[in-house]
Formats: sequence, structure tokens, C-alpha cells
Amino acid sequence: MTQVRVRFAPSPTGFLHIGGVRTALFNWLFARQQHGIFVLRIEDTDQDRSTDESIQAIIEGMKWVGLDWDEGPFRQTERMELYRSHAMQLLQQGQAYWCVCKAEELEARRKEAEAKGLSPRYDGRCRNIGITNPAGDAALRFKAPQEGQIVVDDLIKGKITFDNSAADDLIILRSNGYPTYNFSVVVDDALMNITHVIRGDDHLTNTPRQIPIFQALGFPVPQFGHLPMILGSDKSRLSKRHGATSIMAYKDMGYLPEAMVNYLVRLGWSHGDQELFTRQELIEKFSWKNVQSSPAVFNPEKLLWINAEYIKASQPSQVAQALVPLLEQAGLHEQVKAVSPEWLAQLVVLVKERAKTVVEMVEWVRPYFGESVVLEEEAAKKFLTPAIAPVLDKLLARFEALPAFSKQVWEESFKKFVEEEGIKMGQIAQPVRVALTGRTASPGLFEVMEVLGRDRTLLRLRQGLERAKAS
RNA sequence: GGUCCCAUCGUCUAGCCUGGUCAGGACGGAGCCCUCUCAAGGCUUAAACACGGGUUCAAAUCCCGUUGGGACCA
Repeated sequence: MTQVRVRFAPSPTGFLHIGGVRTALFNWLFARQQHGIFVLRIEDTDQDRSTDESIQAIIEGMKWVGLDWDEGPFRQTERMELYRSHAMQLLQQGQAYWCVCKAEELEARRKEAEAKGLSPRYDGRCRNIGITNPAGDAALRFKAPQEGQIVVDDLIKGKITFDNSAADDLIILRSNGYPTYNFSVVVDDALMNITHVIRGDDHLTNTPRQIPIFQALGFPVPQFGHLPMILGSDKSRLSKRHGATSIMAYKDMGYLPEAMVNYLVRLGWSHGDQELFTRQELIEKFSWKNVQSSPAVFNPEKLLWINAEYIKASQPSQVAQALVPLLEQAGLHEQVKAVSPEWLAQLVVLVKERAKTVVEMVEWVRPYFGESVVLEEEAAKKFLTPAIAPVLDKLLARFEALPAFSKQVWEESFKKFVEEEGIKMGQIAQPVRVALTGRTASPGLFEVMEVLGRDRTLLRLRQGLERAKAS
């Protein structure tokens, strides 16, 4: 068996789109499962729209989601000679011919054909004239087969039959010497020994145009697999109108790369009822058979849920790593520097089941930096009242009598206190919570105390007490 | 316009190949429980086979057609 070789071939005309990531992901999973090769190829023949920043964006995005490639990145602009020489080969073999029809003429004839209800294809005017040395502008056209059928046995969609009578003699080399898309892909896929061409199904109808070119060039025809598109909520092709489409935008919004991968692969692929997969599981369980042939609507809510699942299940230290840059962005640069990675991980554990994104986590985690805490005015007004001051005072005295912090001991002491005072847990919990965190919603009180430590817990309780007396 | 693809809860999907299940799961929604708040968690619930014909004892599943989406060719 020959080794599997697949490729991801984006054009660098903007950021890396999540649809592109999904296509890359399916290629990558298949390559890893088959112990094959994953090639990254940049399709930058459209020089007006291609930029180096976009190439960087593609690389950055691929790295973030952990899709590593084995060969490349290759750039088509560095391979122009290959396209030209293979085009010339076809010319010499009589499988391509010069066409001197002007663009305007073609347009006019196309319109005419359409008006007559014919298909708007090239009429083959130059096909048999045998122009050898075109004087002015000339494009090279491929002599497409005129009869018979092409059957594509698609990995995802199954057998698809195309009638050659509808095939067009497409241009392979423009009059400016640049190859056209359909030609350069074929040359690249052939020369790179790609065995499985996995791409978006917007390329499905290009396939019967490309197969004869492989054959004319004398290369084996690869297998094809066409992935359905990702749609927005209104079932139109996913675009900015539906929200962020750049993969890196999701990083900035606090999504974990593994969560993105898990969500994207489930968009169109399934393994029974399983929703969450480790990367290793994906590699093992992936199969074309279970790839959906119909398009899928991108659902941000489910992505959010998966992200929350990953935040809960990931190594706290790993989440902490993703959290740090966002904390710094939020102006906590100094505070972050002052604490240990272990304490940050502990902090993550404290809030991880409340935050659905790392960005949300920043807000949850804010009160635990610094000595005192900023009290939310409304919370303080409601819970730190003169009425509660005596109770707080007594509780404080009790805690102060405890030499060191122990979650278990402090919790017991607290509960005993509540009992002895004849009050309800709920009556005192909220004032304490507000004193410690400044807010009415927080993790469990004793977990909070543990993260704060004895000194800060006592300090904040004291400050809370002052505030309660003063109001 | 031509060619091709697609069609199960609002959404992602299982089931389709090899007809027989109360059409299953998940997100989201609703309700209940747990509870020091907020979450998380647990339980319950509403919600779908696009339509029409066939084939068959029996069709989401096989066949034909219709409709509706989409892609490509410019």
C-alpha cells in the first residue's frame, strides 16, 4: 500500500477561516490515522489578493489548533515554472491548444448562446485551427474529452457521474502566462503525490474538469472527498455577518484550541452518541463513512458548551497558561507577576466550573488579586448592614483565634458558629461573601478563603465589618 | 440558464447500506431536586423523518417524482 498523502491548500487572502480549519482538520486526522503525510500548500497564484500577512495568519492559526504539517508550506508562486512546463507538455502532446479569442468576444458569444438557451461554454473555435506561434495575446486551452462520462467515487458523497458532453475546454494558462486555478492544483497535487484530495464541496464540480488533466499529464488520479460547507444561522454560507469566522478571533474570545477542534470535527462527523473526544480518540475513531454529506449550521452555543467542558476537564495549569495573557490584557500585569503558577492553577480550579470561556474567567478571578477587594456598591449596601455587624464581629473573633488556615477546621468552626447563634447559614453567608469577594456571587465560601489564605481572609472580613458599621 | 450536491427535533447528529426500536443522544428551552450565592451536577419534559406516489404484511430506511436549499460555470 502506498503511503497516504493529503494536503491543505488555503489561499492567503485574509485570516484563517474556521471552515478552512475544519477542512485542514479532516485532512490532518486522516493523515495521522493512516500514518501518512500532511502537506501545507499556499495557493497564492492570485497575486492581487494574496498577502504575506495572510500566510502568517494561516501558519499562526494552524499552530494554535495544533495541526502540524509534515511538508511545506509550499507556495505556488515559487512553482510557476512547473505549471508552464507541464502546460507546454500538454501542448506538445496535442492535448492543449492556443486560443486567441478575445475576452470580449467570448463574453458576447456566451451571452448569445445563453439567449438561445444553450449552455454558456466555450464554442471550440480555436480547437482545431492548430495555431502554433500565436502572434499576440493567447491563452492555452485544455482539450477536454467531448464524450463519455467521468465517474467520481467520492469518499463522502459516493459515486457521482458527470457527462463529458457538458465539459468545457478550459483555459490552463492565461495570456499573461499565469496558470489557472484548475490547472495549478492538478499539477501540484500530482507532483506532490497527493493520494486523497479532501476539500470543500464548493470544488465538487471542478473535479470532472481536473481528472482529465491528471490523465493527460500521465499521473494517477487521486481519490476525492468533498466536505459539505459550514453555514450560518440563516443557512447561508458562513460569513462575518454570523459573527467571528477567524480562528484566532476565538482564541481572543477565550476559547481553548482543543475545544475548537472538538466542536469543528463534530460539525459534520459523528461517532455514535459521543460528544467529547481526546485528540487521540479522534485520530483512532475518525472515518469518512461517518462524515455527513449535508451542510451544517455553525452553532455558537454548542461551541460554548464544549469550551466550558474543556475548561472543566483540562489540566488547571494549562488553563492558567491561557488565562495569563488575558489577565495581563485586563491590566493585572503586576498582580500576575507577583503570584506563583501553582496559585494560579488553584485559582483556575476555584472558578473553572463557572466560566465558559477564559475571558469570562478573567472576571471571575479578579477579586482574588490584591490585599483588599473593591466592594460592589449595591452588594455592600444590601448585605454589609449595621444589623449584621455584631455577628460579623463575633465570627471574626472566632476566626482570629484559629492559628492557621485549614479549610476543614474553618468550615466546621463557621457551621458551629451559625448553629450557636441560632441563625441561618444564608443570613451570614452573603455578608461574608461580599466582604471577601466584593460580590454576591462567588465560589463556595471556604474555597474562597482557602485561595485567599488566612491573612487576607481576616483582613477582608475586618474591612467588611468596618463597612457594615459605617453604613 | 446548464451541470452537480443536499434534505431526521430550533441546531449538531444516531438510525438508512443489510426495511420491523415508544425515531436515540447532545446543545439550547421549560420544570423539579441539590444548595451559603452563582455555577456545576442529577432527574423530568416539549420538540423532527420536506411533500407526493409506488414496492412490501411492514418504509425515516428501497424506487420514482415534486418542492425547497446550496455549489460551480461565467
